[in-house]
Amino acid sequence: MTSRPTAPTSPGDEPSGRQRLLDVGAALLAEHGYADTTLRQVAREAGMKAGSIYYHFDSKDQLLTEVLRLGMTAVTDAFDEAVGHSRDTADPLVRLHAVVQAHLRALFEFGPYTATHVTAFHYAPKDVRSGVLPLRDAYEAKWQNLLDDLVADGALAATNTPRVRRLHLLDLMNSAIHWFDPTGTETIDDLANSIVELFWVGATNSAHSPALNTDRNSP
Amino acid sequence: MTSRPTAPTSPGDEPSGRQRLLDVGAALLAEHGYADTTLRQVAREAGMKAGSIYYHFDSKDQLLTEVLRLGMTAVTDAFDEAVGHSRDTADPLVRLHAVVQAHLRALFEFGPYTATHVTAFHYAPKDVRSGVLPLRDAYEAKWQNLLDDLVADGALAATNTPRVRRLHLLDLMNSAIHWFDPTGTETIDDLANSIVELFWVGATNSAHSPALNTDRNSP
DNA sequence: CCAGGTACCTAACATACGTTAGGCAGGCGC
DNA sequence: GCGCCTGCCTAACGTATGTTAGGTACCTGG
Repeated sequence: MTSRPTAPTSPGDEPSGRQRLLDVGAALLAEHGYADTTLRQVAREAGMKAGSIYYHFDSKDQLLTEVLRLGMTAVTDAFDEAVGHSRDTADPLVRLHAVVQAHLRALFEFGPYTATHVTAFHYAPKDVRSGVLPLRDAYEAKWQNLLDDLVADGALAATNTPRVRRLHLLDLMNSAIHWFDPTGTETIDDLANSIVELFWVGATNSAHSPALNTDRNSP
Repeated sequence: MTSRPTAPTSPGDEPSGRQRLLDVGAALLAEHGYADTTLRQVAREAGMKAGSIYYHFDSKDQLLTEVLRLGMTAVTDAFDEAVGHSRDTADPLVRLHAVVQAHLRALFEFGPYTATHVTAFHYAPKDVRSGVLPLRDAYEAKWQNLLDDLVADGALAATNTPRVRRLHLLDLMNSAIHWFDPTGTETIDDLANSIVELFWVGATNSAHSPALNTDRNSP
């Protein structure tokens, strides 16, 4: 058998064994990296023994590949939903802010699934990486298209290195996983504001920073 | 014995055994992370056997702690030198550019030593991290002071989250290690330009981006 | 010429890892 | 009531790791 699908736990009943393994695997993968995430520790924190993992997954690689997949699909869904909801918003700054916020929410609030992509992807075995790469590439392409559209609309300046600009923006968002604490005094919305403002007008005094409208329900 | 200092190899003669271990350790640490950097592989690529490492270092932790220390002191020295050289430059943008460039040069050109801080520091054992943390904190403080000075000079807008702004700038520089190839068509100077421009004026069309003067020898 | 330090090597140790084979209890269909 | 599938456990396998003890060749100072 190759895998063993289980419906994501409905709210109310406790997570199945497979789901617990994924949750614990995501947490450990994000916190300790690939090599230091051992099946014995995953099993222990999920309330079972190491050998039992092989009833649900073929291997460590397959379990953690699934974790990375879920993390990528989650942030992709969040992206799509934010784009859809803000599609008819005139102000391009507000649109960008909505999508940045969606990305950050997935990164910090969807368990540790999406966070594993920032912290553990690079050092995962090649087989694992190549199993998730298409999803990652597709997601990065979405961001590239979004930025290209902003250039086409005249909101962003044209650049001859659009890829570099996209990577800079993604780096700004993803790197925050190493230092931002969503339970602290600054909210995810504050973080989104600081990133969008920096990306939009920079940090200089000369450009007057526009008030970033946080309330996405305003007319 | 606790360590076994050796003078850094003078150009011309071949590196000592200890130096080779540090070089190889830095390369493997930057490329594969802490857990996947094994002493046997370090030894093999340095042309000796695993047990022999213990003539030069007390443990794996001590070897890799030393690698991280060297990486941090290298980028700190580069920072200080750039600040010193550009101290009497009037234009704050040019000063910032010089320091950003120095940081990126250390990151991409001083072997893989400095790069280990971006890729491997977070997942190193706590003892290793705490052994290098003072150096890291001191370096980050230098950046904070530099940005604070730019605010005091009126070049940067004031912010009530100066720490966040500093982290954003450092993230922009450090994250490039994951995708920038200094041997490609874009140079390190191009990368410095793109980062400084984004940090300075953002990516919008409204602010006209000033020509970043790359030639630091201009009057 | 020879004592001692330098710079390695060999061989093994305890431990931890991913993985596998086989077993066992409980629930469900027939 | 019996068979079967689900979901887990036990015990072990081979392999790899950090580390250590003891040895060996070479160079240098006296």
